[in-house]
Amino acid sequence: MIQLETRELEYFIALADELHFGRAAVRLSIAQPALSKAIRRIETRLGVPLFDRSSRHVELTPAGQALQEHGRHALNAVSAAVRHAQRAGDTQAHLRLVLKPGGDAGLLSGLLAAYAHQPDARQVDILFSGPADRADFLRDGRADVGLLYAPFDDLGGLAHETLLTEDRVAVVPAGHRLAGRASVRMSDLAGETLPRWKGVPGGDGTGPEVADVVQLLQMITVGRMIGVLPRSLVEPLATGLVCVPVADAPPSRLVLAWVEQDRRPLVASFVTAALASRRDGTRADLDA
Amino acid sequence: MIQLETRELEYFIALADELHFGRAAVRLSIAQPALSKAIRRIETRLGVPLFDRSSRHVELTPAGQALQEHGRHALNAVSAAVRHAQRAGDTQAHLRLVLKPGGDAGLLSGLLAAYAHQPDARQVDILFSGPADRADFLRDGRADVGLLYAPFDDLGGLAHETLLTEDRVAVVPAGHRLAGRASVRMSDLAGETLPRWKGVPGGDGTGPEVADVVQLLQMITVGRMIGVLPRSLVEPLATGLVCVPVADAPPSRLVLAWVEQDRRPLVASFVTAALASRRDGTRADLDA
DNA sequence: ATTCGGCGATAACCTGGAGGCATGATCCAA
DNA sequence: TTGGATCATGCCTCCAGGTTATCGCCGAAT
Repeated sequence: MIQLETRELEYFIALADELHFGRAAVRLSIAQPALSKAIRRIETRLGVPLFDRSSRHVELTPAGQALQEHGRHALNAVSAAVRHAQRAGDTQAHLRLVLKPGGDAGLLSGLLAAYAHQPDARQVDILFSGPADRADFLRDGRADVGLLYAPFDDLGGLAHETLLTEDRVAVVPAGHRLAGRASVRMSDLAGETLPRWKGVPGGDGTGPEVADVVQLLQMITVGRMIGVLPRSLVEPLATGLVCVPVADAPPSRLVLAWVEQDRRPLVASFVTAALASRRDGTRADLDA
Repeated sequence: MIQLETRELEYFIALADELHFGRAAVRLSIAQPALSKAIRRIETRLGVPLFDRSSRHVELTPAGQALQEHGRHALNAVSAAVRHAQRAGDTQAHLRLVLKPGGDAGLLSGLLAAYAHQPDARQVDILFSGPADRADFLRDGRADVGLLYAPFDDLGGLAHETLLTEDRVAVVPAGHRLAGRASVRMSDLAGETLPRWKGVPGGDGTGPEVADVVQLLQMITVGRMIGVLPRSLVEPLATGLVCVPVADAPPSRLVLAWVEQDRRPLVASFVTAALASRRDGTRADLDA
């Protein structure tokens, strides 16, 4: 089987990104001729040209495009494997919890307090992720557990326990036609401008792109759009905004998620503590 | 970022499989001391011991187990990337169609005939897969298009077009209590022995394991179990067997599937031909 | 037209480390 | 104790992959 060393793949990806031998070489901290030779070596080994190049221009061939796409995944897989191994070997490791800023529905301190009571509790590192990639943090081993929202986040390959179920509310500016309603239905929202979430391809919104809830609330305040969110994400409610329950939106669940095959006591212990704190309601909060 | 060369990962996986330096070295075609040193090198680089070893015994540490699991995926990803690149570079490449033996519902010759009429038709290689991994053939680039059965095969990451929708039939031996029925319902099958499919973890059956349809039909003939299958998979019907439509089983669809992001003309052309032949019914068959 | 500058390829050389061989160290079983 | 199986170590070789210097090509500028 013809193979490709990790190093070579890194060189290739760098050049495929830069499309410039000099810059790619700098980025890789090697000299330019080394990169030239490495690329030529790869092309010879695979028996396929990866770049069309003249002294003025470098561009990817179809084969190069294919390798760029799949090679990136392969490199990520290698990195993830290394991370997993290092982590599994470190018995003193901290527990890493990933969540979206503000995405804890006020449960975080209770969770941490409950976990701290576990006999095998470790230090907890809180990681904040972008809007939509918390699941990836879990899958590639950058975090051990995460707070995700079902049914928004992709839970494929993850196990999870529901911490909180809540209805969803439409957030509208104070003067909005729906502001006075006790509740609305999805059909009432037809014609409204909804946000597109940055980095989330499959959104239903058609309006301007927003990166986070704070941005969204701002846009709503100035009347550029409205939003539909789990209630906890918008509380406490800013002045000038009103939220109205959406009767027929499927309820949103805040879930504690982890990689399905991950049977480490580290994870099990946190899950146990989280479930216990859920049953205790706010007691753990008062404890702390 | 600490990395691991593909070669080193291969060495590690070989040893993790064999748990014996001598045998692993033979398998890798290197001398045993080279492997010893390579493994030690890896452990030093990662900062984690991967094997507990004495002169009598070799076993994986938790870190080693993690690396074995994820490292295998990483290696597969690298191989897949290489395959994809080589394939994309070969403009003369054959089109590779994967299907289960007998899993074409008689459409294969029509499909091939229709495709042969395409202006950019290539030679077609037919690959036969095991019972449940045709989707993997597509995902890792070993095949370009495949005939799968919905809702049995996992279509995640794949695009598909339905070629044929058919009901499902219960296959029973001639003397069976249900053999005379014009149709049955799922509830009528309670208490019957259903097969477990080899290599398919999530089956509903509890009986002996079978590897393919032929084996299954044999088991049914001798009265050891019954089966529920798409009708086309059991036709022409062997003597001694009877099939009875199952009224409330969701219908089965034979679909033509390919990797969702794969936009190569090679694939598009075949899909176009397949859809055309579907509209023409059996005309293409008569043509050929 | 000519020159200049940017860029990739080539040439020549150097070196670290991967792998081979021989042998040592260890451990279990007679 | 001895022997054999098994992993580790020491030492040597060799080449893959790095470096610097330089060439050749081509488009842009004067």
